[in-house]
Amino acid sequence: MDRPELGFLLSRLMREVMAREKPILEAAGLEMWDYAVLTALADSAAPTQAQLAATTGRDKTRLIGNLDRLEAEGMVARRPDPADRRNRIVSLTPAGSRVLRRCREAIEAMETELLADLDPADRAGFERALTSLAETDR
Amino acid sequence: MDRPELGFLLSRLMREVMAREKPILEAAGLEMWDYAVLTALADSAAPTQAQLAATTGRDKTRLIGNLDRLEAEGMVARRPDPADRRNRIVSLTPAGSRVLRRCREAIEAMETELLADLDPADRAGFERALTSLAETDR
DNA sequence: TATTGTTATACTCTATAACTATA
DNA sequence: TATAGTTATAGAGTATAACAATA
Repeated sequence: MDRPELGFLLSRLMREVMAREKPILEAAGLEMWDYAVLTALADSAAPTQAQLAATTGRDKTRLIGNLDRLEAEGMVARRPDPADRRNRIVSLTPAGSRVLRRCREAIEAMETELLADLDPADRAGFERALTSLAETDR
Repeated sequence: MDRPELGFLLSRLMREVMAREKPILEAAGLEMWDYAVLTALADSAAPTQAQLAATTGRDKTRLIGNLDRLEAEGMVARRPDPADRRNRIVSLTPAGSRVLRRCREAIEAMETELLADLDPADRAGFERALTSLAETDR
């Protein structure tokens, strides 16, 4: 194998992807982590804050600031869990869903453009390999 | 296309790669950025600190702490540029080269294992696509 | 006593602006 | 004056521990 190291290549690509996402999220008034939280909320139904922290990989104490802001802007709602009032159930509001959908579309378009110049077979292999490598449980 | 977003996949994989590199670098007494600096020094000959900062993507003011430590441990040397004494030329010492080589071998082995389960065609496409996408000038 | 969410504190990392020595 | 390297300062991000409410 004769290529730069994975860490080097990944960090460069990560920087590029983040640079392209930044204006999209800024236009929606979101920070990077806000977006990760909204995405997780769309995928899993009615998680507690602890579950949300686990799925996003964010520390539970740092998650709080994001939720405070998102709640203040009406994108998420927190309500106590009737079954265990220590928990707070987080959910997307309709406004949050709209913002999330707009960002997703813009980001998908950005990704399509980013990958456009690749050889189609390489691109397919890249996506399959990346998906496999990013599996949580290893 | 039906997969999670690039940013999500890349950050997960990045976290996994860093977790696997950490013990290797710790055993060599290196921080992540130290290793990036040593790698850059092996590739490009006798850069000034400003050039080194540019190639590694690290801010010149933050680079200084790494160089101070690496120099104190005898892995790099700084000498004034005779042609322009404002510059300081950074170079690998033999000890630095040895540490770097050991880390490189261990990291290459780690990467081989990380990618071992992939379909060979996907793996080749992944490496080609990633190399292409990580090009600096875009 | 243990757990969820929260707050407080200290620590690290980063960004920015000065400062020095050379040019 | 402009630049390379350095230092200093303030801000953001992070980790850790304590705290209140509930189980």
